[in-house]
Amino acid sequence: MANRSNRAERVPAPELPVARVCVDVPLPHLDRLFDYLVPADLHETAQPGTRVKVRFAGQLVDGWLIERAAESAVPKLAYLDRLVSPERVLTSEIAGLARAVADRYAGSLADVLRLAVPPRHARAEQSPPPEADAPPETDAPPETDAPPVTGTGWSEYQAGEGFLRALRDGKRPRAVWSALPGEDWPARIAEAAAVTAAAGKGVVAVVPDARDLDRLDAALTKVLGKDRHVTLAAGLGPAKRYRAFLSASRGQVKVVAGTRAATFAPVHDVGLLVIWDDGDDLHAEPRAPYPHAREVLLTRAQRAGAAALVGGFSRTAEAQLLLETGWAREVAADRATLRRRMPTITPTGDDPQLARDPGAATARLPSLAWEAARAALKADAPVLVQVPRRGYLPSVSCATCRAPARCTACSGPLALRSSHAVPACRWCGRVAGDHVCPHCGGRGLRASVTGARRTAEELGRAFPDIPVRTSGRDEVLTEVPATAAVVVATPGAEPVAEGGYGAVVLLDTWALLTRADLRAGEEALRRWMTAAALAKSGGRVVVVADGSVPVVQALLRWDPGWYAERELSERRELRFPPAARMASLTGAATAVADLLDAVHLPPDAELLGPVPADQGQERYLVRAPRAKAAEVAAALHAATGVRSARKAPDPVRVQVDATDLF
DNA sequence: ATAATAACGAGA
DNA sequence: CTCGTTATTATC
Repeated sequence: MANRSNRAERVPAPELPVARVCVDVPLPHLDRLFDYLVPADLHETAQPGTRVKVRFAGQLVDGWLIERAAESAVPKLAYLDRLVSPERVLTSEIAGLARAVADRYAGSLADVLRLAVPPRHARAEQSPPPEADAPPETDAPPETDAPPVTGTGWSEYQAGEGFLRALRDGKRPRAVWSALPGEDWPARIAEAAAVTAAAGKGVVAVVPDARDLDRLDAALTKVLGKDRHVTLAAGLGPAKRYRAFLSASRGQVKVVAGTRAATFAPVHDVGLLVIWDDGDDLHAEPRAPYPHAREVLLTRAQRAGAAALVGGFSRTAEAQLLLETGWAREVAADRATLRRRMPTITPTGDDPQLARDPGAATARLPSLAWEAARAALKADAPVLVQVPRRGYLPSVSCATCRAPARCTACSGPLALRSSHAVPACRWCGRVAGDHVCPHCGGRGLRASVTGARRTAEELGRAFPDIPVRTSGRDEVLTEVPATAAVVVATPGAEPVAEGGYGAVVLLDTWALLTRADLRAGEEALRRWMTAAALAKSGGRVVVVADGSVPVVQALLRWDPGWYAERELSERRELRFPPAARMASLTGAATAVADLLDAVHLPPDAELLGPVPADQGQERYLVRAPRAKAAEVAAALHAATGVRSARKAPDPVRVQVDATDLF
């Protein structure tokens, strides 16, 4: 009752009585701010960045108070129902970033905010973490020795020290970093973070998974001590995660390391944004609107005027584009340094007969690989064997030169839907009757077959006294000791070996190379380099593949830049991402047709499709030049809004930069 | 979900 | 032409 009478007596706040609120509803046509009155008793606490509850269309919904305003164009405003908490979880920087990310991905602000801010945990808000007693950020930074800018691991790289110097001087260098084989990359990131923090600026560093995060956390602890950074990942659990988030939003720590969602960490006065291994598909958010951590990070760096570091052993076409447009500079070692640090990498000719015939029970390991493994084990060093996971789509390549077969109409990849079907384009659906290879003129096609992992077991049997350990989907090893052992791992699950592996063997390479995926080559190289980088200096790497294939060449020469350059120029020619922007529209055939009916695409946007998708659905692709990317995203978002306002029953999934395009 | 509003149709 | 009822649509 008291509550109710209070309500009747509510008066607007004396200043800036209007709260502009993002309501947490998923409908795209409601993706704008709504005005509410701030009652006088919430004047002090209902600040921008807080969570609120508002009555919206008759029901109570959560919302984000984005800004306070003096007046509103709407004549009759409702009051905020209540303030969930005075905690300001959104900084204005992150609110703006979230809006920009939503726009880029044809999504809604509310969807992005749900990704950017972890769920509230009231206990975590009330019981401040121990470091809450630490001096507020207005105080001078603690008296520590300035972190070194010269004589670090960065000295091995051309422009490496320059990068650190620029960070120290509070500038905003932007770099694409090609890490040397064997590089202790967490240490390098920690050094860059320390220099930035010493200059009084914030740092956010994102890595693909929890294992990498543990390594980075350890490196940061070594350089910064225990209390000057936090880790932020969904795997921490709700309380710890929210607590870590709060210590960033409250300005208690300036350095945050985390997995993809940490890209949005509300670190104050951010000066450096780092992403490690941006080609790893874990950086792609699986929830709408499916933003990629690298794109979020680059957007943030651009908007906040922060430095950016995009690092990895290998290099994505997207990173190459940053270099070629002049947005970022290359940080890489010269050839002499590289030669000194590289393991010996040798190809063995691939024997397709071996992989193709499942009846070949005695799959022999190529003798080179066998010898390299034996030598390493004899020296009591572990051996890493990388085998790809099964289950890739059967794609089609030229029987003669093995170049991926492409559609003559739209350059999309050809693939088989069932084993005896005629190959068809995965983009436009056109059936490829008589294919002629543009590279060698060959007319034959072959379906690639995923190789058996039996080879790895064979390897184990070949060394009966040596323990064989596996690391993969079910059980992932983090580290193995520096003793003789055969470690069989799938890509991404390779444990680090203390002191490095004596030998690394890369098996069944064709399974990776002939995947029905735009990024097959780039991804294969990334996985090989990531594994090969774990070899000890002077160690051996054997890749079971034909050394004349460009991707294999890039590995042998350890030249990710050369391959990325090639890859990007090819994608330019074929108008593939990132040279062009692509969006996929997936849903029931009638729903997709309905959306296409409502959308106003710019004239130079192309529509490809339809092709059948999972569960009887249909898919179109929209392709547009990069200059028109924003326009296309806006048009798609508007069209989904028209549909949701009409209460159209079947949803259409709109995915800008879908990673599984093909 | 629900409240305001437009649209509609029957009876005066 | 008005009143009461039902679709429509916007949602502060």
